[in-house]
Amino acid sequence: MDVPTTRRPGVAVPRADIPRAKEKRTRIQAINRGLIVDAALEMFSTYGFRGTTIDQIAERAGMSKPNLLYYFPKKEDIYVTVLEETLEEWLDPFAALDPEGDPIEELRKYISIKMEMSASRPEASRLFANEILHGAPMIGRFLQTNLRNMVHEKAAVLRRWVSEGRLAPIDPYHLIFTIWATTQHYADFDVQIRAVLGPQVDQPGHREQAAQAVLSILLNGIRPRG
Amino acid sequence: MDVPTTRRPGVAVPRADIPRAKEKRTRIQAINRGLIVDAALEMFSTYGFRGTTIDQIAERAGMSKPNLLYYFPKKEDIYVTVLEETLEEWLDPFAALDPEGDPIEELRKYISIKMEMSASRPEASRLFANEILHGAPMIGRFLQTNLRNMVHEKAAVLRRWVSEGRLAPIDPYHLIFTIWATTQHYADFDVQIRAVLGPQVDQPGHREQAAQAVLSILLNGIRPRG
DNA sequence: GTACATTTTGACCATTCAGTCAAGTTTTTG
DNA sequence: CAAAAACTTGACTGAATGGTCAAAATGTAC
Repeated sequence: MDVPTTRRPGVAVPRADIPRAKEKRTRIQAINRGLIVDAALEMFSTYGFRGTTIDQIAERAGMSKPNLLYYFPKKEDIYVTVLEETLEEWLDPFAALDPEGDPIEELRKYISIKMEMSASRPEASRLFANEILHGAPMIGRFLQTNLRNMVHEKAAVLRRWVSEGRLAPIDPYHLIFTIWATTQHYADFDVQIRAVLGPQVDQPGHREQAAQAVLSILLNGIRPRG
Repeated sequence: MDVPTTRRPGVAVPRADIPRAKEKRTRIQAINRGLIVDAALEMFSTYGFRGTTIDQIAERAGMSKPNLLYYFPKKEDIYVTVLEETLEEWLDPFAALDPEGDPIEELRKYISIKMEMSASRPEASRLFANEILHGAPMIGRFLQTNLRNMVHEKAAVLRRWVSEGRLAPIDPYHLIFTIWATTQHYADFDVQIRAVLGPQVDQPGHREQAAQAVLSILLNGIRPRG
């Protein structure tokens, strides 16, 4: 006996296939994907992948769970999309390091921008930190290819600057790691910083003060000068 | 009708109550709690609280789930215990910063020890990072009291050193954050560092090289020195 | 405006997983 | 060595949650 179904085999059922690429997007698709991705970034960055439920994202995005699943068939799909869209933005300033610029000035600009980003979009940093912390199951490949190449490229520039005597003799890779560590710490460990410093972190000048302190340490070091 | 049970109400059933404090522990209790905590640290630090199942911990600890639940009635109990035991160890070197020592030498020692810890016990760092990243739901109170006080205390020392001209004029809090950020980055973002640097991170001299680079940057800064 | 494609949803299913329980086994104690 | 205490476990349960589905509602193109 056949399974009772209205579907006849061989007859193609018209089924809305959500386009993966950015082209061919309906107006509604563009809107709803946006809502979902925004909601998902918020949730994933706060509770992690496992700690976030589809229902939560759907509610925050203002739609039903099946409706959300219509746009992103798997929970993982949302996560990967959010991660991809965030990564690019996050690495932009790094790519913008100008090999022809003044070393100290370029690094000062880079550190400043990263501090600014940590303050204005901490979710992006946290999402990324969480993924790495858990072994980068989704973006491992990206790290080993794109990021790796980009870092090698920039490290070469830094090394040249060092050899030209325009930078202190520092291993370029560890310099990059140190900058990342320091700047992103202000987003990732915000709760801890808040616990220590109290409400003053919301005061107007605090962001600038933090950026200034970090710049001072990284550029000039801890030793007394003058 | 009564529910068929052999338990008679009012009759106290002898039930083994696991002592929460460290005293009064059976030999078996000491062993098994140790096995559980070790296994849990491993799992929680890798997969987070939500990403870890009791079964996984039990299997890694070599016992059945109900048996594990006999020692730690709730999943949260294991997590909190691991966190507490780890936190103390993790903050030890910070507490050991000697107000009477030489500033640069003290900081050099502190940074070196933290780098060493990140390399030898990355799980501890990751467990902690994960907890903070998710808003410190369990140790929020600890951060706002113990940690806060400790940081204030050490910040006062740093500030004195600055006023004595034995340290560059830096905000002491941000100096502390910068040191934490940089050193713990090597544990928390190990996967990323590995992706960029490749297998050389397992080479003998790598740890020392990393520590040297971080010390150089933090102590002397990026600017070229005469 | 009508036919077709797209979007939306309530009801449902299967799995995973924290936690329970009662009955057993082992260890300790007097 | 016998009784009590401590320890261990297989078999469950209930709630949470990722994902399905068929049908209804809405939007779009001609």
